[in-house]
Amino acid sequence: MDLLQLETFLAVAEEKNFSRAAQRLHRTQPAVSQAIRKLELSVGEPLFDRSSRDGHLTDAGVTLRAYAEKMLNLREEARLELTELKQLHQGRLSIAANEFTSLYLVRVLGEYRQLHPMIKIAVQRSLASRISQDVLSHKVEIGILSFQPEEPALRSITVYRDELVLVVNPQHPLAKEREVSIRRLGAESFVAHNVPSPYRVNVIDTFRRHKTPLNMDVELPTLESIRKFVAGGNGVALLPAIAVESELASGGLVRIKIRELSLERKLRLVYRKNSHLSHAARALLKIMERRAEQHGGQFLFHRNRA
Amino acid sequence: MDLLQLETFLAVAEEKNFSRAAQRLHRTQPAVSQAIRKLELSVGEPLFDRSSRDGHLTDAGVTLRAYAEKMLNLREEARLELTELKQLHQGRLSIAANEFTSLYLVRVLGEYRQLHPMIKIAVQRSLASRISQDVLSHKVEIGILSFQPEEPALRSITVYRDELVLVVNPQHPLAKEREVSIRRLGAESFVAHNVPSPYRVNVIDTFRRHKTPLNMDVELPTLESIRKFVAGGNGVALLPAIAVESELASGGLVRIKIRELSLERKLRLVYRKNSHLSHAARALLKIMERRAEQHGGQFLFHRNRA
DNA sequence: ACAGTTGATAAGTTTTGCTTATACAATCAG
DNA sequence: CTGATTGTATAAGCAAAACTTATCAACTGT
Repeated sequence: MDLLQLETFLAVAEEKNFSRAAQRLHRTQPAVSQAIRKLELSVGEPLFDRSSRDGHLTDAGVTLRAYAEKMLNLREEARLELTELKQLHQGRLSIAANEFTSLYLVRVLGEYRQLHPMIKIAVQRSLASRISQDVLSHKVEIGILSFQPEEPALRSITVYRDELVLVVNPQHPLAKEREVSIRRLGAESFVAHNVPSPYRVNVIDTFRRHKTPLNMDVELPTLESIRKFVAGGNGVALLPAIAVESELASGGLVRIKIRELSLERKLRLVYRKNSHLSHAARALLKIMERRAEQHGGQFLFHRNRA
Repeated sequence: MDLLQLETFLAVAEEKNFSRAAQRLHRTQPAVSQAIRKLELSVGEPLFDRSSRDGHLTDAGVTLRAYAEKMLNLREEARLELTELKQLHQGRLSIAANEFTSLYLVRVLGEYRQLHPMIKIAVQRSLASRISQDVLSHKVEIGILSFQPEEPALRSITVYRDELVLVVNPQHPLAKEREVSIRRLGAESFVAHNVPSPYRVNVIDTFRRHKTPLNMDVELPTLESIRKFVAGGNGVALLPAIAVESELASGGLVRIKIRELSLERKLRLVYRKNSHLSHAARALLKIMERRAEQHGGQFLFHRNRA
């Protein structure tokens, strides 16, 4: 009893005629006869009353018809839902991001929502150090990281270039300068984020090479708190440009270039190697790609083998 | 997308492992791989996440699983209901009978109900002349007739032997006789049924051969009215033995043998030629057969070609 | 009784799906 | 990092299923 047989059976039941059913199914009449016979064999009794040729169903036929209709309807529904899924009328996008990378993400997600309003979006707030694991364990489909993941089972695509910038309060002595040397920063008090990151290591290294002390006097847990703290006139901070855009624009913070240090930061979309990205995820990538092009991202969207 | 593929798909989804699923389905692993691949091809996208080997479903896989389960459950239900139907736990028995033949039928149906309480019985009260048509037009599955139907598309089985008997009121002059000649009956007033029947023709013929007048002075429409009329002392009547059994037993009527006339009456179960009888109908036949044996029905249960 | 319609059957071919054998990918232990 | 192990994909061959054409048989209506 498979769906092809049931389809044939229903066609005959509806047409009340084997030959017409055959036409409708684009098959020959013997094919239909055989299919019905097989079905009757598997059911164990006749489905059609062969006496009168008007295609009357037996009790068994009536019973089976009800089920056959339900099953075939379900198949249609399934097909419909699956194509809708392909066409992004439904689906789920689950992403892990940390505090910094989610700043980038929210920009993109606005556009995404507008293009695909039926897709459910779940952004999992996580720590940079845990995002790789979240992706590997299928907790989320993709992650946004600011560094290349080490796990060999992951693949990443660079989707955005940002940089860490030095910011100070407008009243800060440095605020008058356009550019400053690392040496000069030895006197400053840095407000730092208290979660480990490759950039932090990088900065520490650079200062050491320049034989300049790096005074990380204050460690704060969130981006928001660091911004507020520095805007309040307390020390200086290295923050992702994207995180201080509005403060720089409004003059709440001032950005100063460090002569010897360019801390480019690449945001990467991370996903499981070999894992076909869902349509929902591919749609996100497409948007990111377009945005990157518009911002002259000629270095972006290179796939990086882990 | 057929049920075999879906079955395979569900097995893999449950086992989260192609090889184990193969074992469970008593097939080899490549067979399962191919089935899944075909299914994915027809769906248009992967169902399983091939990266992690733990058999995670994609969105499409999750969607399909729900439908696959429903469809396979329906198939199981259908199979169950069909075997129940075969085992007479459900079904319908529709019979057409006339006033006389339904007398026989009700006896049998009592036993039938006890044996198959789940079968719905619908006895269609009809005229003998219309029963054949009722069967041919699928209004009913079987009919009970007291004569052989002429329609070539019908077949009949003799299920009961009855006879027409002459009955009179106990006070009637004939009541003292055991046997009577046709000649003697020329003086009697017959109460007759006013619907045409082969027996009526037969009786008229026999009387004519014996050059005896047949005085059908009263025609009444129902069996009940004839019985009452004769029991009231009005004339004589030829009635099926089965219809006057209780009156003969109680002495309300007396039966008299006609020397030259034996009006055997065969009740026949009539059904459409080539039409497989339903289980419900076959079960009825079985009961009739057993009853006939118990009553020495050695001539019964011969199939008569129409 | 005879043409026309309809379903069944037979024989042959194509398609499908299974099996065995083998390759490839990933994981794990040493 | 290498070899063993586990798990899936692929290839080739074969068996079964299902379709086709050709033909037959049964019933319908004239």
